[in-house]
Amino acid sequence: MKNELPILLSKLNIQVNDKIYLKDPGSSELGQRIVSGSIELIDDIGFENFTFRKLGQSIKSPEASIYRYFESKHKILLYLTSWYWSWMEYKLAFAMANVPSAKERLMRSLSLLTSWPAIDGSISHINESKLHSIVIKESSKSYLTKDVDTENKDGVFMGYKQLVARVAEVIKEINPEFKYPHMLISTVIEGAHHQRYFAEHLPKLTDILKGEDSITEFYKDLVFKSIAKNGSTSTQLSK
Amino acid sequence: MKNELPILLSKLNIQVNDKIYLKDPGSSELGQRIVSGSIELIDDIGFENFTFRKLGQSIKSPEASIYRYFESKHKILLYLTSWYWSWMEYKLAFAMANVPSAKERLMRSLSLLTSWPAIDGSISHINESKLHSIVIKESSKSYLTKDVDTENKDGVFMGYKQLVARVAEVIKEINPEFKYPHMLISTVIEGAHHQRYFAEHLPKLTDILKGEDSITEFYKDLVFKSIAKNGSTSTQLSK
DNA sequence: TTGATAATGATAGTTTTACTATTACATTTG
DNA sequence: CAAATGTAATAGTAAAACTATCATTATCAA
Repeated sequence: MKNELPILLSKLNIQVNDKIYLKDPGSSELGQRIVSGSIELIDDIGFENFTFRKLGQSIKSPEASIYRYFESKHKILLYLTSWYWSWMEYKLAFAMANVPSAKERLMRSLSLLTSWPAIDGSISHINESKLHSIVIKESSKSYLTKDVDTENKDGVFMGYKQLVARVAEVIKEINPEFKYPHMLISTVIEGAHHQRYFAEHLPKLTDILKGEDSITEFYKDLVFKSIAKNGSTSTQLSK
Repeated sequence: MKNELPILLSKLNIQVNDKIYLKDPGSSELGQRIVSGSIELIDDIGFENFTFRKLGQSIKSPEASIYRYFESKHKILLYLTSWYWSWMEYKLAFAMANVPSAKERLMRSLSLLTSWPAIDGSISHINESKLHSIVIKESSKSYLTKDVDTENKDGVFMGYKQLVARVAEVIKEINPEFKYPHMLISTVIEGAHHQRYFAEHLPKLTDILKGEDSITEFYKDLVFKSIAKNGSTSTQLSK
């Protein structure tokens, strides 16, 4: 059955690094309203315009209560993206399970990482589709800050790194000599998000063809061509 | 001679869309101090911590005077990135001039787009190296906002789009059948910036090899392999 | 050289956001 | 039932993001 995965997964709850929150938002009803409310609100008005005051109004709880869960709006963004990466890791594990061919596992990984998420029965209090939009538009703001290094030491970006590592391993399995598996995968993940954004807002920066998922096709082709074992193309042309 | 380019170019001044500023900062001494001062300050403390008050203090002019040139700090970021793209377009034009081979022109373009900028005699009041750092860390924040569409209509992102278009043309020249030249080039530009950031702050997301510019090498290889005319690798494996 | 015009400086004020503190009330749980 | 814990309500501060006003200085044409 097609929706066996979400049913299974709805039982387990995604873990997020506890340095991100003051109090686990998964542990109370208010916490969950804060999370689902911020997904709605950020998706609606954008992260720069998102404030705790507005969130409080939209979930009908005082601003101060939100501060008991999250220290700042930046931490909420971290929480959401971190949750997203962990969730992707679960989906990836399922997509790759029992698939013997490494190429096929890579193919499935790339579908997962570059396509718009299939609307499955929706997990817990999180609107997956809106969360995906948020990740596309706002996730880079979670690490393009002055505090990256400290936050990175706290393990806040573990989920993302693990996801990249997992796919990089598959690449290494296909071609052990390939030198840049992590670079390739992070390029694909970030790239796919950017291209989706460009398609909507800055179409001159991309190429959208009707009737197909150009983005997924493009990145699949890109990955398989660049990890192929045949001799390099023409890199020796210029110094 | 190696530094003929900057000498020539120091005579001409880069044009930036006039919707970005209230008063052309290139037209006065204060304007130039605002621009060079913001490059220093943003590079130093990051865009989120950058304020007009701090800028005023650092250039020793009142906050209110800065508002006569730029409506908001976001507009300053737009100005800086826009200036950067125009400047890249000039450099690109020179790098490609009189080079008959399209492959060689592409190779040179990729060097320019993915490498750290060579320290040339420095143009006018702008610290090119610091500007490049800013573009890496902050440029995506210039378009990942709620106002993209309006600003895009005002032509604020023309420079970036033109740059992408110019390189895309070279790709079309090499392989007219290639379907995604813009997607490929914007992936490379954004990707190279991200990878440089990752190398410094989130090394697990990339692969850095000592003694070589892995990033440039990686993207050159990626581009040439993916535009190569040979049959597609294994895209037909899965739906 | 003068006198009008525009650019800048100095100062001050408003609104909004980000965040903190305090107290009271409600709910769970042992 | 009491203690602990969670939530609401209210009030406040500090800084940021602007706006306004007027004095001063430089610019330049008559």
